[in-house]
This record gives sequence, C-alpha cells and structure tokens, in this order.
Amino acid sequence: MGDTKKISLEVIKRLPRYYRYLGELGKSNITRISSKELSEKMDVTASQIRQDLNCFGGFGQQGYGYNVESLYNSIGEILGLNHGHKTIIVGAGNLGKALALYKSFEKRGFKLIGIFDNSKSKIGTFIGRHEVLDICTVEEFIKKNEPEIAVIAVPKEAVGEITALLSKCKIKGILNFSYTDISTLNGVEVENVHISDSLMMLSYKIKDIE
Amino acid sequence: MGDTKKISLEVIKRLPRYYRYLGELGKSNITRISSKELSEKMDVTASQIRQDLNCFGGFGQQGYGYNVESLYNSIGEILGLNHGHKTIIVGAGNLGKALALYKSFEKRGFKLIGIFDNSKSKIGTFIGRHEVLDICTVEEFIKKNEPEIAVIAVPKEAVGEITALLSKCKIKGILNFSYTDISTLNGVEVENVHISDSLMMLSYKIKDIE
DNA sequence: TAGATTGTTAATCGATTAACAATC
DNA sequence: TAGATTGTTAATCGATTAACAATC
Repeated sequence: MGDTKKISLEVIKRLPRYYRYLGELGKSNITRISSKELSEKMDVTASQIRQDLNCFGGFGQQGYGYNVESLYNSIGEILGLNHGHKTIIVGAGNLGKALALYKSFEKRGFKLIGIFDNSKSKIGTFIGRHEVLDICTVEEFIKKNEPEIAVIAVPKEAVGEITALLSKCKIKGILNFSYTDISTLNGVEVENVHISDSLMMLSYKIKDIE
Repeated sequence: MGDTKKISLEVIKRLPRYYRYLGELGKSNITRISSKELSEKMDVTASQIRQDLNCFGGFGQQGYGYNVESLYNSIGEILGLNHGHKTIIVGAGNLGKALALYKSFEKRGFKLIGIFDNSKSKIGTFIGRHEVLDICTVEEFIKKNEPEIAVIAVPKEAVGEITALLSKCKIKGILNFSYTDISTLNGVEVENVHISDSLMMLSYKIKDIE
C-alpha cells in the first residue's frame, strides 16, 4: 500500500496549528465547523484548509463541514501523537529542566523516561520525579529502554559529542534546542528549534515601528 | 526612506541562520567565503544565498565572494541586533526562568530589564540578578522604563489577560511561548513560538521509521 | 428538494533555481 | 589578463487560491 504522494513540509508544519485550534473548539463544545469558519478563526484561506486536509483523506462531509472531535483525533493520528513516544532529555540546565517539567509534553503523547547531564553537581538530583542520570550511561540506557526521541538542551560546545554518542544508538528523532544546527543523519530525523532565531526575527519586525 | 520593495517572510526567516553560520565561520578565523562554499555548509543553493542577500544590498565582490565579518555585521544590522532592545519577561515559571537565564539573550542584543509574575510565592524572589516583580505593576513599569519587547511565558489561561494589559502599553513586539496564538494587534508585532508544534512535527517525521 | 459545503481541478501567484553578463 | 564569483534576469517549480461539480 503505497500512498506515496509526497506531502509537502509546508502542509505538515500547519498540522499542529490545526490540531491546537480544533482542540480549543472541542473544549468550547463546538461539534462541527466549516472550512470557512475555521479559516476566519485561524486567518488562513478556507481553500488551504481543505487542500491540506485532503492530502490525508476526506474528513469532511458536503453541506455539513467537519466534525471537530473526529477531525482532531484524525490529525492527532496523522501526527503520530497518542503513541506515548518514549523520550529522553539530554542536558539538565535551565532549559532542560523547564522542558522536563513542561506539561504539554505528556499531554501531546510524549513520555519522559530519563534526563541526563555530565555535571557532577546535577547527577543524582531530582527534576520532578526524574533523577538526573550520568550522560556516560546514556548508551546503555537507550539500549535497555529504547526511547524514540532525544531532546537536546546542551551548550553548543557539547553538541558534537552528544550527537556522536546518540548516532551510535538506535533512536528515531532528535529535538535540538542548542544554538547550532544538527543535520538529519543516518536515518535519525532532526527538528531544530532555535529560540534566538525567533527573537531575531521579532527584532527585524519591530525595526520600523515608531 | 523608500526602499519599499517588500521583502518576503521566507527570506527574513533565513537571515538568523545565515547569521549563525557566519558567526561560527568568523570564530574559526575564516575571513572570506563564496556563496558556493556557504551553500554546501548550510545545505541550501548558492543561488538562494545570493538572491537573499541581494534583497538588502550587494555585500559581495565578484571573483572574491563575501567577507565573513562584514557580512555578519551587515546581517546583524538588518536584523536590528546590537540595539540593546529592552525586554521584559512575563511569567516566572520554569520556562520564564530558563529564558531569563538564557545566555544568548543578551548576546544577541536583548537586554532583560524586568520579570513579572502574579504568584505571591514568586514575587520578590530572585532569578539571577532580577527580582520577580508583581504583574500588577507592569503597566507603570513599562511607562517608566519603555521596554520594546515582552516575552510571554504564562499558561494559556492567562494569555488573554496579559495581552489585554500589554495592549494598553506602548511596546513594539511580543515573543509568545504560550500554547495559544496571539495575533498581531494594533501595531504590536508578534512572534509565536510553539515548542510543542516542533515536537508534533518530529513525531510525524519519525512515524515511518523502522 | 434546496442549500450548504466539501473534494478536486484549474489558474494564479510567488519562491526557488538556473544561467549568464558584469566585474573584481 | 584570465579566473572566479557576484548580481540579476529569465525559467522553472511548487504552493496557494479560485472555481465549481459532486454530494450530503
């Protein structure tokens, strides 16, 4: 079963946003919505919404629109949420700690199973219910517990070492928060999140104000 | 004045990445680079690099390429870094705290001048050298100190209230980390950063692995 | 049935890439 | 000067929007 019509990254990027809005609608006890109504709420075109959704199947019904709850669940399915992806965090600094305590984490179907650091002063301390483990043990830990995702929140100086270590292990994806790109390597998917990039863009946008 | 050929958001989004790579090159004492070399490092086309840069001016030299340091500085200029944008953080939870202690912050030209929360248990405590201030005093604070940027790191339930409060004040930009979009409103630029969106995209990308 | 709204095809628009003349 | 590489125009590609027949 092929289904090999490649779906553009632009479409994928928009899915989490649809998911968020539909989640909110559901909470407001709205059961159905048309692409037109949703387009107004989200400030995109109705056409785009219909095109995007039809990449994955016909979720709507003519004359009715979309059922909020079932579309929400379908998009969750497409995104592969609710799989309880086992996840580790590498780096127990301020950001790593914040991420470890991040509520949306588990809510979106990511299960934190370990957090690692190389600092003697952090190893053995607790972040929430998780004890910070020695980074030296990460390879063994991965072999045993088989996490799918590693979140990287270390200074960029340490990134090379960490990726070398992780590339020897069987993980599927890396969410990288360090101030340097990690490139998708030997079958490991990487998503780079650059907080300072967003700050810089904001800086650009406000240049001409006033 | 003039210079009204609208620059696409796609180009703007890439500038911080150029900036990062050029910064690294500079640190490695590389003084010149051609679009071809840079394109290989960054995994984009040389054509795109030249097109992007020429939106802002001719920074290169035929037969030579680009001077790393001066291009780095030019892009910093374009992005409006080195202005020492005065910045406040709203929300002193885990994420707010991590952002307050975030080194790249000051390094990219953002000057943290205040951090606010509504929780009695947090007000008066210190994050680094910053005392957490009562959110009730933010309006007065803004009037007096004139920050340009507000970083929002509060639970989504509190976002409405906060934006209402901020929209009464004269700020230029909002960097929003909460799990809900803030729409660009009455002249305030907004940059929404959704960490869980990135996680969801990663989840999608790893779906078919193995 | 009539009305509404989808799914989908076709048209438009914009972004990326290729090509090359200009020039250091 | 010859070689390299830019700046820039033209060609291609892909993404967005518009339109409408299908259908609930």
